[in-house]
Amino acid sequence: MSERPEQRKDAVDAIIEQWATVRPDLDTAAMEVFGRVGRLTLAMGDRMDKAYAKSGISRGEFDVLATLRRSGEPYTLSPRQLSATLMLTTGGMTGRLDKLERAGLLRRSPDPHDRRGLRVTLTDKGLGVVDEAVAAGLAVQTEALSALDAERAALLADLLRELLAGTERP
Amino acid sequence: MSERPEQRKDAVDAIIEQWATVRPDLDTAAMEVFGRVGRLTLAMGDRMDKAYAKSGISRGEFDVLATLRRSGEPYTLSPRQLSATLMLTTGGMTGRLDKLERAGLLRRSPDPHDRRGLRVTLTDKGLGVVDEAVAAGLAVQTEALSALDAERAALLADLLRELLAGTERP
DNA sequence: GGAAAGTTGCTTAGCGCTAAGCTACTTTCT
DNA sequence: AGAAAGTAGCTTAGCGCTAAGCAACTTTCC
Repeated sequence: MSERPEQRKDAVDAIIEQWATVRPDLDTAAMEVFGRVGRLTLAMGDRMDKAYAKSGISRGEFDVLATLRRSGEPYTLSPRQLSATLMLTTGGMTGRLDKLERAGLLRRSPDPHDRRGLRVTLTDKGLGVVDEAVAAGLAVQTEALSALDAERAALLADLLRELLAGTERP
Repeated sequence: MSERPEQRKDAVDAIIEQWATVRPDLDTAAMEVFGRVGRLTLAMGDRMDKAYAKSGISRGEFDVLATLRRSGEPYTLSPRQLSATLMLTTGGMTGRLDKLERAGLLRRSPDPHDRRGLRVTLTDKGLGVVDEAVAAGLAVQTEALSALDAERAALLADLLRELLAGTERP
């Protein structure tokens, strides 16, 4: 189908071939994309974990700190806003906040306007940690992406945006 | 940078803009790719779970059944082969096999040549379930991929293969 | 040939997430 | 205005995965 000269077979190609042998009736074209997307997520996840570990935090914890950092001064959000942004249940968020508060990277304080509510704020220490970690994480991603030249990388980003947009609101 | 007429902003674009505001020094180009890859994995994961749930199994359980199915007759592998293929620890595999055996989808039997070993075999019921589930899963993926025309989908698959290859052995 | 080291195999303890539950505020109806 | 229903907010119980541990076979060295 493609006139590309020679592209090395990868693990996904092997799986697709196996299916073609035992179930030749299946249309496995979509696996070519989503199989690789899944594997990329897995492989990069491992590397990101290691990058963040140098700052003493896990990936999930990084996500919390980064969300606060991105929100700008005064680096304050509610647990509800955090769990919504990270597509996490409030239960999972409670656990992460516990750990981060114990580590002194953020602080929980009551919301003055809503006696039910809480406000979560980055500490100075947390700010330092997240700034270090985000740089380390981006370095890992940038290194991995260097497998593609800039033009092909931009093309890939555009195709992914298009696919994601079509996927998120059908 | 791109001359593309108008591409709608997505969640990843928004995150990148936030970073540009608070940390304009960061090079966030790689996020354009890996941020979207991660979100795609998350979104498709949810849908695949629902597709497999119709056959009464989880995604992890599907992976086990599919690996056995793909291996061809007599649909038999060792727990070790399964955990290696699925990049899972043997502990995680024990739990999955327990559930699947209880559901009657596979059978554990002693290896006649190795008194330590075990052989895992798909039952007739398991074969039926996995054949139903793989079709349902592929339908979900194919539907999602239809956001791109065939040519762009193939291009995306090639770019991903290239990136993955460069990523997995650097 | 035997024994010790190494390899492969599988089941049990700790961590993190989802689901259920409880409290506090808000809104609406009379 | 008062009360009841609804909504938003957060901490506690069950499930699944990784890490540590124990058993059986194989290989290698003397």
